[in-house]
Amino acid sequence: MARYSKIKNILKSRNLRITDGRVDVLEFFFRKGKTLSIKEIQEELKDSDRVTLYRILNAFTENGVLHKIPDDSGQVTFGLCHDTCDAEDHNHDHMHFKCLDCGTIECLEQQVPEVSIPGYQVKEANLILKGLCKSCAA
Amino acid sequence: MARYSKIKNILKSRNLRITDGRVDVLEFFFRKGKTLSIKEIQEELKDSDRVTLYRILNAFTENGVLHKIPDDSGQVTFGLCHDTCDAEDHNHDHMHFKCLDCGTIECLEQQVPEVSIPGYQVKEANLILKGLCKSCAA
DNA sequence: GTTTATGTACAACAATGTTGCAAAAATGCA
DNA sequence: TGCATTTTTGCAACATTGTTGTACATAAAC
Ligand SMILES: [Mn+2]
Ligand SMILES: [Mn+2]
Ligand SMILES: [Zn+2]
Ligand SMILES: [Zn+2]
Repeated sequence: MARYSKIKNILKSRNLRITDGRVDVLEFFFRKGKTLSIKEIQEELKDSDRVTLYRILNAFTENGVLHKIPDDSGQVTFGLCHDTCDAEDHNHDHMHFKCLDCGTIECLEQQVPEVSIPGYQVKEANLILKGLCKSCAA
Repeated sequence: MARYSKIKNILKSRNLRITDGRVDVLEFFFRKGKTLSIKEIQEELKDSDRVTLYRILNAFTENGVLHKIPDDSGQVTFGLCHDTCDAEDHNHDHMHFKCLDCGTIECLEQQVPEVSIPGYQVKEANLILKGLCKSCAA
């Protein structure tokens, strides 16, 4: 499927209107094929309004288009959600990897191992690995 | 050991000078016995300078007194490090739990399970669980 | 094409974090 | 204790990041 059609479908399936800004943001995610920080998106889409960009990213996060990736740097990073995510049910059960050399944050295919803590009710688990990514370790 | 002596020892062992502000921050951590956000610390130490507080927290983080806990909320949270941490070697290999009800973030005793990813060099792993904490689940 | 719900642009604000620097305090030593 | 040295603080100013209100523009539905 052509990329633009794919993007339109994603937006439609989440009941989000197809607007230039939203298409541009999603197109950038597909083109780069990696997680992106707000700063990177802003640098790419220089002439778009900052407030609008925040609202787009919030809408995407609330509706299962993107997911936020926790990171102690404070810099928020976003990754594309799986097709199965929607407003009610995000599935962020995969691991993330942050490269200490190039700074890239990747979504990994591997699932986070199940953990149970006596007395606690675990609903979600985020595992962030740090080290050297495939390219930087080679 | 008295709390103030303990605090002095921590600072001395990290080659940090013993100042009122630093003692107050550490005393607050020991008194609460839990992780604290910058906001909580600011609210407790109302008349301390904001810049100084940031510098204290940075010094503590760099020298193995506190560790930052990743969280997709963007709110930075700090927890006390183990005695064994120093500037060269932080050990943050325990899991964290964020309660979706009361918002508290706890350091858990449990270690993060070892993970290896082919081609990657994993140096550090952070696992953040979300759900209901012991008090809120009961 | 007209209507209506939704999204955008702009301005203004709020919160969060950083830098430079002079004054103050902590440490080490005579 | 008194003094020199080094580190830390307090303040002002700035930078970055994120939010809110609102009039206008646009997408979707009819
Ligand atoms: Mn991901
Ligand atoms: Mn911890
Ligand atoms: Zn890398
Ligand atoms: Zn709780």
